[in-house]
Amino acid sequence: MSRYNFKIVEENWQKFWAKNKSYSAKIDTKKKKFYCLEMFPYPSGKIHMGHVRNYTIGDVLARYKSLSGFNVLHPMGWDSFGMPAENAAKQNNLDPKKWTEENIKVMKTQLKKLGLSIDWDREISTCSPDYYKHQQKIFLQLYDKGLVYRKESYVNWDPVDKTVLANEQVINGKGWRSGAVVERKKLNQWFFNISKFAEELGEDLNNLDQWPDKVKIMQKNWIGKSFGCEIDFKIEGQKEIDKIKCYTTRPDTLFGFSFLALSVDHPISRFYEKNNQFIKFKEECSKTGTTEESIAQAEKIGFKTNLLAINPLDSDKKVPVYFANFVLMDYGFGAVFGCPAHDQRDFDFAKKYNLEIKTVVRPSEESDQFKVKDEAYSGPGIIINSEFLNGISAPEKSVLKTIEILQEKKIGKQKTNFRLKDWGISRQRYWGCPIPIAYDENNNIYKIPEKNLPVLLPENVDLKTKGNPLDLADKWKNISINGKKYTRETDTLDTFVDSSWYFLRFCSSNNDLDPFDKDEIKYWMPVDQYIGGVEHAILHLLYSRFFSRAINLNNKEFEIKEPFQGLFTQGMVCHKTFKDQKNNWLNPEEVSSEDGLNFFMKNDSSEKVLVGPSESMSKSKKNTIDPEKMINEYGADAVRLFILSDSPPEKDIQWSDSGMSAAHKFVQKFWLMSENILNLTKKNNVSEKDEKIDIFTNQVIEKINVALEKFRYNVIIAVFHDIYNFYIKILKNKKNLKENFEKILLVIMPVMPHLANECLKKINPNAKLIWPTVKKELLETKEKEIVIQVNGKKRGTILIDKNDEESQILEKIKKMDLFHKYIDSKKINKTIYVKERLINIIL
RNA sequence: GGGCGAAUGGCGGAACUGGUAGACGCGCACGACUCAAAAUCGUGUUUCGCAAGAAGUGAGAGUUCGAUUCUCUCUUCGCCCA
Repeated sequence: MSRYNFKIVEENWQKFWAKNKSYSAKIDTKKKKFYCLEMFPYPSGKIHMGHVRNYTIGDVLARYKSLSGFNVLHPMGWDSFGMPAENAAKQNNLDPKKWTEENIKVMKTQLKKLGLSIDWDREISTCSPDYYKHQQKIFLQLYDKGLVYRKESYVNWDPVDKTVLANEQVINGKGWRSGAVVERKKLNQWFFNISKFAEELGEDLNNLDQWPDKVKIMQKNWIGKSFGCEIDFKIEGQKEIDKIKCYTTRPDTLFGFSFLALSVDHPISRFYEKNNQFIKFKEECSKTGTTEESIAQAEKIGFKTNLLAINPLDSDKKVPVYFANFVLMDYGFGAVFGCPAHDQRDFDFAKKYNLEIKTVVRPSEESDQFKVKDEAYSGPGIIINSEFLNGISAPEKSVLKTIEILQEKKIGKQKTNFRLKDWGISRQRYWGCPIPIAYDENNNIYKIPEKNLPVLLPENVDLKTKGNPLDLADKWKNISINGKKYTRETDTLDTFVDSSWYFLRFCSSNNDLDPFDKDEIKYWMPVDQYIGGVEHAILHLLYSRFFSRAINLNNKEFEIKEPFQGLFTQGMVCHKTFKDQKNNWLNPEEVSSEDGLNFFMKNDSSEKVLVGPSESMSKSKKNTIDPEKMINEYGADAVRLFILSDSPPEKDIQWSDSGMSAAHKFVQKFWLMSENILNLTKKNNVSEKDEKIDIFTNQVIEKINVALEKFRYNVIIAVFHDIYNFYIKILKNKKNLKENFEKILLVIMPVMPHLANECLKKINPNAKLIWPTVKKELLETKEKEIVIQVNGKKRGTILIDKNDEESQILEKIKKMDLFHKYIDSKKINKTIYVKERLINIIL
């Protein structure tokens, strides 16, 4: 008997699957389909453990569904446009295309080594013209539907690198690469009108019953639907301005109104353009940055105008108007009314500028004399100090009542507002999908005609120059169509656009004419199970949901609104972090330990290593483990087994060397046991059955079924160990041994496909790959052990017949030793019998 | 500041819908094999206690015959948003 050679076995099966196209998916209307999709990877170089976890989870499901008789679509592709390629190309003087294609090649080989059941014929890469030409078509279709538009908008501008920075590239107000102070700059940019669907995107979350609540809540908050009203405030002090419109969710606190705050970009600011102090103030504000977070963290500052705003409910009350750094032009109307007593931000502002703080809501347990002191009160309560609003409960009733009054007086209007802003899709970068638009001499928008698509990215551009390379590619930029001269749009599309429809493309990846084939879409969509990291819970998923709706709009042939029926978000793969005495990060390979507590440098065992907390594996912290190395050392099945075994898939998992090697040992042990059983079954001279094998096998399959449906994959691995511990003890052949063990091999197949297939081939070359059915009658035995409790405390167990009545059980117990010990002559008040579980005797 | 979630042995974790807490694995200890080691196999392993037994699922209360599970208060940690 030889040791299991996973290298040969795994390679053989991978070749076999490739040669036979075992995982190629074709429409078969007689079979139920199952579309299993994991978030596609960015080709950054090599696969990491996060990929291994993600794709193993998906593969287990895909293989399970396939064995269960579903027609499974399980594709893979590459999210291959984006900044890392451009940055890497800049640094190493490479072509982003070449760099990306090399990475894809490497990563594809690595993924194949994991033994994934993927239909590689459907592979796509978003940076390929075969993909993005269709995206350009979709862009133009959406343009025709009025879902794409161009407007001026602010960006983070790096004046040294002459480039636009993403929010995460701005660190403390400075460019991440140049270190220059980032400016706010207005640029013409393209937008998708996602806010058109805000209501629907929020509402339809309620139907996604196979999504985690966590993700739905996050999306709901992001969409941020709020109920309130717009109010016109009359203004005194300047003839040209007679009123300012505000949006508020708390009109009921109007009697606490003590200032009006405007965004520095508010239209009214034009009257202050020449005011030096205002210019200075505006500059000060621009340092705050454009993210909501930075604005919230910055100190609240204001610029007092000569204007006064009149309280619409009490015209005697006139309050100052400020420009303030915490008001955004994008939300509401760029103007908010300040009620310091009941909003902490307004409270801070009022304290700073010594403005009135008038309490108009009291907590219900306080008296009408209640006064806000050190902080704003924003909880529920009763309205006070507000004339005709007094006594109404806040906020629900009081808000409605106030809106009613304002509407009657025609100074306000009920309005639903959304936090969700339109999706800016312009990126001033080279490595992205070109926007199929050009401009004529008068800067009018001109759609590139379909026959001229795709707009290909120019090759051999100089990435080293500052600014957008496409802007400098004159030959590419200046074109002539039908004798007329145009200038191309030089922005490229946000890579989130690429990933907003790739799951549709997978349904017919090789269709050259159209982005997707309607029959294929009809059969395969929606994605039955989507699996990926929770970090995409908001943007990617929301954009994809928007895209389906956008394509669906006025399109009878496309019926999909929700692209992902089921969603599963897996946790991260973590590892301890190490640093040397000089505070440099160390790779686990540079470190060794004998006791698991104290770590030393491998090349210098006298130098102690600083051990940090376990964190998500990342290149920057060097706490990564190379999956390919692990596969080479332990085999793909062992890696798959380990990555599932130690934690529930939705939680973070700690990488552990001992866990990894234990998984490998298990694969080896299982192989040896399978060889043993094979030898046993070759002995034909048996006639008797062992019912225990039937019962056990059925029980574990049932356990695995239940766990599979709930993604409790770590429990499945525990059951695998139970299986081993049971079958290893079988020393004699029985009539029913072979059939049962074949079933076992089928249920371990989704997790360890190479091992299971190899063992099955040996034990029964003609075995059909069909998920075993559970014989329910074997799950339950006639006799059952139940617990005996006295006053709720466990005192023993008893074997009963399932049909025994409560009184019969009690009679049996009365004959037992424990009865004399704990009960004896004491009076039994009552007994509680939970069928087939326990009996509780109350004294 | 807001929202969501989590807390179970030395460690990762299990426990269906309120019904035997600690499955399974790691680690550790002891033993077998070995000249020895590795590997492998066997036994044990929540805590206290010689034992009988008692305590025990972050802390405190509550509901219940019975709570890891439900309710309330608090602590700590994580994630997301601000």
